[in-house]
Order: sequence, then C-alpha cells, then structure tokens
Amino acid sequence: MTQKRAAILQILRESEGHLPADEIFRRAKEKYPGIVLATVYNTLHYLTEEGHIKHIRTADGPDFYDKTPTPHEHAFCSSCGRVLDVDLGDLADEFTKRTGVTIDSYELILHTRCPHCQSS
Amino acid sequence: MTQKRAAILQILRESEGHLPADEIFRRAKEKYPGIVLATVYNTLHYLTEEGHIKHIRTADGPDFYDKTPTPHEHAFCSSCGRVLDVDLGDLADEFTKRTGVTIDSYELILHTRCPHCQSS
DNA sequence: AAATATTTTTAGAATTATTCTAAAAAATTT
DNA sequence: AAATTTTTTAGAATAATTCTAAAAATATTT
Repeated sequence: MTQKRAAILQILRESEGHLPADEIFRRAKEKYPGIVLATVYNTLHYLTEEGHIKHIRTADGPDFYDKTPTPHEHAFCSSCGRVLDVDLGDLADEFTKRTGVTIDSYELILHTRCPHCQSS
Repeated sequence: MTQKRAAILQILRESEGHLPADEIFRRAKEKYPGIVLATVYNTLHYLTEEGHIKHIRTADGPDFYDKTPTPHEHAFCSSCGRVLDVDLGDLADEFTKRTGVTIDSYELILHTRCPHCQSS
C-alpha cells in the first residue's frame, strides 16, 4: 500500500465514518496539495476491492465511502443529512422466501429523521 | 393531459413494464419524430407526480419508469437485465422495530438470477 | 547500482444521465 | 380574438465518475 493510499484510508478511519469522494479529496489535499481527484477515486476503488472500506450508493447525491467494511445498512436523515449505521443482518434468504424469487443480494437505502433532529 | 403526455403514458402501459428514459424517447419518436428528450423527462416527472407511473432508481445505470405505480419492489437479473416485480409489502415498521431507528421510508434494489436465466 | 518492468499518479478529456434556461409554440381562459 | 398559462423545444449546463495516455514513482531483476 502506497503512502497516498494509506493516507486516504486514514482520512476515512479518522472521519465520522461516511464521506463522499470530493470531501475525501479536500481532506487529502491538506496532506498532499498536488493530489488529483482521479487518484482519490482510483484509491477508493482499490480500498474497496481489498475490503478495507465499503462503497455505498445514495438515493440521489454522490456515493459515500464507509470506513466500516462489514455488512450493515445506512439510514439517511432527511433533515440534516447524517448517516446512521444500522444492523439488519442479511435479509436475502428472507426476501427469497417471502417473494419466491431467488434474491442473491440487495441494496437497501433507509430514510429516517435522526434522533438529533427528532428532538429539535 | 396533452396528446404527447398521453402517448408517453401509453408507451409505458403497452411496454413490458419498465423502461429507461432513452428507450421511451426512442419509442416516442416513432409517433412524434420531432419530440425532444427534455419533453420526455418533463412528462415522466409529470406522470410520476400525478401517480400514473413510478420512478425507479437502479444500482448503477439510468433510472427506469414503471407502468405500475402501486408499491412493489424490483429484482434485477444479473445475467439478462430483466426486471421482475416482486411484492414484499411495506417493511418500514419492521425495520424500525429491528433497528430501533425510525425508518420513514426506504429504497430496496434486489439482485436475482431470473427463472429464465437459471434454467439455461 | 543500473536497467527493466510494474504500478501508481497525473492531467485533462470524455461520458452519461439528467436538469436547467429562455424562447417558441400550443392550449386554455377570459 | 386577446390575454394568460402551460407545454415543448433547443441547446447549454451540471455533477459525478470514468477513461486514456503520459509521466512519475516504486519494485524487481540483472
């Protein structure tokens, strides 16, 4: 793993947990002012491939990269945009049983009003 | 509802069920050769707004428009690309209970190998 | 260590799907 | 028919990401 790749992984690990590519780029430039967006994307693909991080798609906006690579779902707060990690286990078998169609995998995007926003 | 809008709705209704905007555009041009892509998008928004059709996002590719506006999920076949309609009911309450986070709504994309592809 | 090969990074263009803007055309209301 | 509103057109703009080819950095072999 090269210095730059390690630095990008560290940025994610030291983050709140979920960042879009452009924010990672912004933070990476603090350490490597000459770094280019393509390198960030390349690195994020590499880190995903290696299982260090997780690539998550959102309903509309840009994708996020998640420092936690183990299986879990994401609940996006509709008022503040926060992303909550939630655990639902693997539902593929359950979906297969309930629908009669063999579900190999799935992508689930949850919408919530986060506790923080609910109490305000 | 204008002629063009009705025609686009009819295209969807006479279709297999799920079409991306560019395919709807292609078919619309058979009847209205001068029609423009912006009109198709505008119309699809309008029809969605009015509840005549449903707008569905996919994992990577372009969005699809669905002739069936009532709630149901979609299973995308990983080999042939077919889209199957499947019914799982509304899982929001169940997700809320299981996670402890209030889930207001969700988007679920299912991946399958469709019966057609499994048997070949 | 020098030479060679491989991998990573850069620079910037290309792509894809969609939205936006302003003018023109069509439809509706007065 | 005139005025108003809505729809459609034409084409530019946008946003996120990918692609391509060259340059730079790193690793491997001699």
